[in-house]
Amino acid sequence: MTSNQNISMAVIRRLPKYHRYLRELLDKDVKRISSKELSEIIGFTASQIRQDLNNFGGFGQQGYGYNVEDLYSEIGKILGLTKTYNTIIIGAGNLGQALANYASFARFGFNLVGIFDVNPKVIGLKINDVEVRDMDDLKAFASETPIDIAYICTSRAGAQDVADALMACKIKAVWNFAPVDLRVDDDVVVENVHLIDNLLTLTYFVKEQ
Amino acid sequence: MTSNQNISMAVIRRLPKYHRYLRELLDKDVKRISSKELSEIIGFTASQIRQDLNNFGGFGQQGYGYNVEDLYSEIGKILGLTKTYNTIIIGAGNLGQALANYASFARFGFNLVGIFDVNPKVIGLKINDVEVRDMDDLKAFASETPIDIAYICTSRAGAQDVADALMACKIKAVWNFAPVDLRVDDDVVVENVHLIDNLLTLTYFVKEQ
DNA sequence: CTTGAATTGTTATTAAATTGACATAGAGAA
DNA sequence: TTCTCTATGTCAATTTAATAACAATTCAAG
Repeated sequence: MTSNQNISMAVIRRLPKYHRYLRELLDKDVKRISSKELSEIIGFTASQIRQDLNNFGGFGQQGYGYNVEDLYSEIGKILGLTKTYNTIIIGAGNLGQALANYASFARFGFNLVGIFDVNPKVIGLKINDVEVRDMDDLKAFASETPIDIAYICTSRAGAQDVADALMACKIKAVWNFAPVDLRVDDDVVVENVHLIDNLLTLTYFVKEQ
Repeated sequence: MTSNQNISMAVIRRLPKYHRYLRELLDKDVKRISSKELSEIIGFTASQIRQDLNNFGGFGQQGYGYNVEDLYSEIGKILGLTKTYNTIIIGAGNLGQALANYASFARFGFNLVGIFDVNPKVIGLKINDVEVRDMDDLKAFASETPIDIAYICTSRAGAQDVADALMACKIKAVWNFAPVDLRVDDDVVVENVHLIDNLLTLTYFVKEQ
């Protein structure tokens, strides 16, 4: 039940994994689970699981364990999954189009409300029922439609300008796929998916073997 | 120059970022850089930079700093970028196709040699000059063509079966985009890109604001 | 050639994260 | 109801990671 502050990043990044595994347990109709059992399937120590969860309040019951449904729901709340999010995609290239078509996001409450690009060749196209608009129209669009999260799917070169444009529209959350670290205001949250960085981590280990 | 073992994951995950920033410096024709200067642009402390680099040997020179070109090259070696990699994509859906078309990988030496799927509708298609083959043909294909890395771009449901098939083909490195933690042999390296997990981390912070 | 400033490599210190330990609440059986 | 056993919540210990400190080395100026 604790509100927020000073939860470590390490803990936060484990939450979606808890959420995912609890979802699987729910699907299998598992009603209760102990930290020890969860430990065995998720791969964290039982101690870590209990400590992680206790950052947010006592969700378990001594002598019993955790109620799967309740815990799933609580972690969902912590992750902000009790509301839906309006999202837009900037950059209708391969990746932007793939994300636009990716159905899983909708299941979690992410509604794609707009796609923007600067390339006249793609402006006007419909992708997953959403029309690709001119990047110049973003400001007007944003003034009419609340936007919670923007996915940046442009090249490295264009990404910072896009970030600046998003800030001008008061968009406070960015999911960045461009291989660059964006400079943003303090009140803007950025989550990076640096694919190349990730791939190079893989080759590091390939080389080691 | 040290060979390998017990470098911490935290250090390894920073290496691609060093590589990326050094590349930018190279492009700007910067010849030398001190840990302090690098610290200012990359956002790690100078102390951390020096300690990170020293895990792999002394690349700098006291009183001078680091030679950008040399350091870039050394980190490239550490990351295994001195060779090229044959890659395949499993799953020619939106994401698989986007990755197939993504040019940046080629620049780093990743050569796409095959795409596989089980869906007859996509088998036979050509994506970025590579034909989509039947998943059943993987074994035969792998016996003819050495494959270094496989990108799993299937649904969650299919991913583990794919991983098993890859292991049967002696493929030792997997870049997994399916939202599941794969069970693999000890000699197989897996790097996950769990997009949903990443997105939920973002909503956590959106909620906090 | 000498000196002073700069900057590394490396050790020491501090901070953070993980793991372990255990008292205690509650479940479940008799 | 009472007793036993389980499993949490939490504090302590340990391990790991990050930062700071500094001696040693090199550059570059005079």
